Amino acid sequence: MNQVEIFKALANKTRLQILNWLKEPAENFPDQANADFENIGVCVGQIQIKAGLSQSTISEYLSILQRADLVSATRVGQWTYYKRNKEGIEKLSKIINSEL
Amino acid sequence: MNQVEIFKALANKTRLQILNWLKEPAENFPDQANADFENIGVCVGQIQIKAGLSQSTISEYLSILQRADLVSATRVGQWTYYKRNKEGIEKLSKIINSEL
DNA sequence: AATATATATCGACTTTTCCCGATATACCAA
DNA sequence: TTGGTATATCGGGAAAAGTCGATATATATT
Repeated sequence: MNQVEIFKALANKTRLQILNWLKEPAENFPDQANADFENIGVCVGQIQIKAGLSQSTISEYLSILQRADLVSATRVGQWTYYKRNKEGIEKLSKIINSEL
Repeated sequence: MNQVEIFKALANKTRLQILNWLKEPAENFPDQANADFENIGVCVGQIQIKAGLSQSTISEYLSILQRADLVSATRVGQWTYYKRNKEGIEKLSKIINSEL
């Protein structure tokens, strides 16, 4: 994934918020709180409700974040759970410290 | 300056390159090398030549970077010199480490 | 004052992004 | 297999960004 695509993914208020919410999923998505919730992530519907945009928009935003390696997805049954991708975010941090 | 504007400023190949060039001005702009060059920065014309886009585009790009606090400008005679803004970049680094 | 040079701003056109509703797909349950 | 729910994809209209050439402004030189 190239650097410009990463920054484009971050250049949107809602997508930044989602990433920020996923940093503390238990606090930000109390409705979905359950056992392996921290491991698996948060499902699209919960994120959509919180963001207040349409389902299609949020689905697309999540895939933009995923293509930028900022989140990862796991399908379980009819749900897709998204969570923060620590590695991708660390890589971004390194880009900023070494190239900017 | 809000976070989205910072990431928008970075969401462009040429602007990322400029920032990267300004990290090592002596290497990247040998034509302008002179005494206080490291302190004052690089003038618009040099950046424009290296980027290969029009003068107006580069002038605008530099002001986008400046509004995002990623570079700072100094006018000296008819030249405007731009340089990396260390503080702004550090602030960005902190945002990534604390909020993403 | 007239001219030259560097940069900034303006107006326009093209491409990309934002965001939606509609529809398709995948999975589940009866 | 029929219907229900979650998510993804598609098509499109509006807004923003990319980029240019033309022009304006600021400064320097003669």
